[in-house]
Amino acid sequence: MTVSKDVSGGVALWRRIADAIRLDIVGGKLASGDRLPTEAFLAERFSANRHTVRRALAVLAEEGVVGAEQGRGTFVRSARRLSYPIGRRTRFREGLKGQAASLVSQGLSHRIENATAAVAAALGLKPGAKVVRTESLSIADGRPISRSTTWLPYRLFPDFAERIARLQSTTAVFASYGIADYARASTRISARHADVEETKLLGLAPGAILLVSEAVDVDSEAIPISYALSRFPAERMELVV
Amino acid sequence: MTVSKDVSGGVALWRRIADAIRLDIVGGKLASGDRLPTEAFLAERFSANRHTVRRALAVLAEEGVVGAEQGRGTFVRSARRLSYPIGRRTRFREGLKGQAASLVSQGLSHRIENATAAVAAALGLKPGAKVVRTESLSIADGRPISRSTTWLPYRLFPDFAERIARLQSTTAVFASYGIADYARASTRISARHADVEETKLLGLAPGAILLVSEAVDVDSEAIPISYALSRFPAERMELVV
DNA sequence: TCGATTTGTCTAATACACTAGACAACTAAT
DNA sequence: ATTAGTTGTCTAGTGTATTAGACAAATCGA
Repeated sequence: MTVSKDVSGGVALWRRIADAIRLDIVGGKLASGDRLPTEAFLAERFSANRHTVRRALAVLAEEGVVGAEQGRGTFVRSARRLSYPIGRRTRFREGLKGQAASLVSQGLSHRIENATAAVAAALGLKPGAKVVRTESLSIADGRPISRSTTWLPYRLFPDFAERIARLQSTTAVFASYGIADYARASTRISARHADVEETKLLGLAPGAILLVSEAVDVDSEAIPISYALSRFPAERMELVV
Repeated sequence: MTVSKDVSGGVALWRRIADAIRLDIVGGKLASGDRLPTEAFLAERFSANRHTVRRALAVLAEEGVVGAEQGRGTFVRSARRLSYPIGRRTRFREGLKGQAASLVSQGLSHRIENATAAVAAALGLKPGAKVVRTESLSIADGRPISRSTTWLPYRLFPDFAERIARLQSTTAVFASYGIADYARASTRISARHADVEETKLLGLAPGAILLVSEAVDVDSEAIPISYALSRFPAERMELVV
């Protein structure tokens, strides 16, 4: 049973159009305040019906990316992507400094569990070793920009949960444990669609694309101290190496 | 059953299911030869009808990722993602060595054009300066893994097109110009859906996700020598920093 | 061989995606 | 005030996505 000549690939046309227009905006081809081409023109450009284009624009309007004004046109309202610099010395809050007025990190949950094979391998522990797992959400200027799961060796950071709640910054918590400096050992980057939970927490349209980074940080003696699995909405963030 | 809000986000359920299963496979949760859960189980897990799950599996079968066998089950056929290491010294062919038996680069087209603002900025040229632009496709073990557009200063590499056709490797061409070493100055990583042309060239299901990297390489004196815009199918490649 | 399990095929009903055309409401320039 | 151009709304028809149920065909172990 072949999947005949399905040109849509399971992604609705209105969504592909919305993605394409959003890409022009967050990628900088269209600046804030610019007028978009008319609905008729866009319909032509995407070989679609005007109604289909209108649906795409309605989605973008809901996101706050564009706004339509009857009789005048549709205009770009916001907003470029944030750039998160990744290197040997990667610091989340520091890296985004200056790009957003406010940056809030929310702890969602903390618990102690036994390391799975993957987590153990990343942290250089034996499978089953006790680890602290924290789930968190970061919000820049009111827009969620990352959803992270972090694992740390329980032996080194038994009360990580309490400290991160108090200090907010991971760097500050490490410092409170006497780790003055730490470095990024490896970052693995992939991309996929958001699942239902991520969609809700990050305030995305279902089916949005996430950049996924798996990062291992090590202390000054190259001992792994954290393994983080972070998901960034591709429409709001880009990673710069 | 009234559908209160659009929960699909314009991405069909069968596609989201296919993406989720593929993710388990290319991400390593399911190894080659493993049996997948039964269709009935997957239908339960994704809160979908068995027919919908079957459509997802049909797509994956067409991609060669799984194969169904009547009466027995559905089995994983291939293959983990390739990892492309990115760092100060980034070499495409070298980075993938050992991960694929064959790695072929196809030149699609070459031409000389005037630099756009973005290209000029990346290469440190004046807008409108002459640049060589090459379009290429890389194929590992018969599967396309990247679609790249590269711009180089015409002044430095007037006959880049001929040399890359002969030497295949970018590193080798640079060497032929007397550039013994070069380094990665910056890499910008984002993600988006593939467009129609990319879908065809890369042999993807329409609506597939691409990892997009914008990279600038510089010579030993920090002079930009190339600006490359590469698109990698997220289901076949991951980037490791 | 039998029975349980699993994939393959068929029919049918409902909701959504997309197209098509027409006209209203609003804006800006002439 | 008129007109051309733009977004907003309405009706309607066709194809796809998804659900539902039933049964056939193949596999495997008891």
